[in-house]
Amino acid sequence: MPELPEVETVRRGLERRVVGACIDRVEVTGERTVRRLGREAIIDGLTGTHVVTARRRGKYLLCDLDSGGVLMMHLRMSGRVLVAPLGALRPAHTHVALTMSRTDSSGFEVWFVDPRTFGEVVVFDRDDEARVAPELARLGPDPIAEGLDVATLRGILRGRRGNLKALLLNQHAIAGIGNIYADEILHRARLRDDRVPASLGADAVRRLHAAIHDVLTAAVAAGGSTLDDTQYVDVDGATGWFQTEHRVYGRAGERCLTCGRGRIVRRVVAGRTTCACLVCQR
DNA sequence: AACTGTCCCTGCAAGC
DNA sequence: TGCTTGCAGGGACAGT
Repeated sequence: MPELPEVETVRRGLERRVVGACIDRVEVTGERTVRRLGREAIIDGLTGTHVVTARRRGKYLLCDLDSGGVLMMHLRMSGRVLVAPLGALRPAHTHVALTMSRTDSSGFEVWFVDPRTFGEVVVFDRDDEARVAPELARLGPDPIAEGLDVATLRGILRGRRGNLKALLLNQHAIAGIGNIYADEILHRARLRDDRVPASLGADAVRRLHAAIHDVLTAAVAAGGSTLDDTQYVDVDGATGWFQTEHRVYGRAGERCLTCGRGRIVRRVVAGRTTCACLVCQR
């Protein structure tokens, strides 16, 4: 599932392939993907504009346009952004297709493909962000795009009485972590998912801080995780390989790779499938 | 304010 | 073999 590392990999692909190009034509075939504003707003907001930047906030992709507009995309569970040659056969569930061009080369297409249709494509004027996309202002700090220091993390943990995993998944607390990386981070930090955040001591906070940074950085370097049941690929269709580095996610029943003693247990925490080694993680 | 449970949706795998 | 069922999960929202 696209989390921070996967979305960052897509962002880098957009930066490489799409920034500087002009959107000549916009086709919207999936109404649900544009449910927030409707088809006309997407077509009107994008057609004839140049893409100036490719940014990311948590799991949100944001492209500034030379019109003063912003293209916002969220992949949610099954969304993909693909760059393809002009006229290439579009995959099933291609809901938005952009025909783009550069002055110095031939055109190409950008597709938003999303079988489960949880994903979204939104376009708004920069001045309208608070009205059209209020969720952006509610996001917590992004550990990679903005950095997250130990003091800030300590502040986020302070007074929190739920469980630690739910806090890591809470985009209002920290932006970008999803189910896979939450489990990997907690394992690296040697902390149980059901710890009460406010109860973590100084050493545990430092371990958690390092684990957030280390896991996300390594996953970004690996181009994200492509799972058996996911279709996550970057804009060029390449898979990630961080799944080969997973130490707990998807390893239920296996012996722990870290301590060699425990077995990875699988249970539901914060309403999500959770994998952990209860020998390493305390 | 903080936290939990529900819902949206499709593809795939397991079970009968 | 072919059906049904369950599961996967991000985030908004409603309900505590």
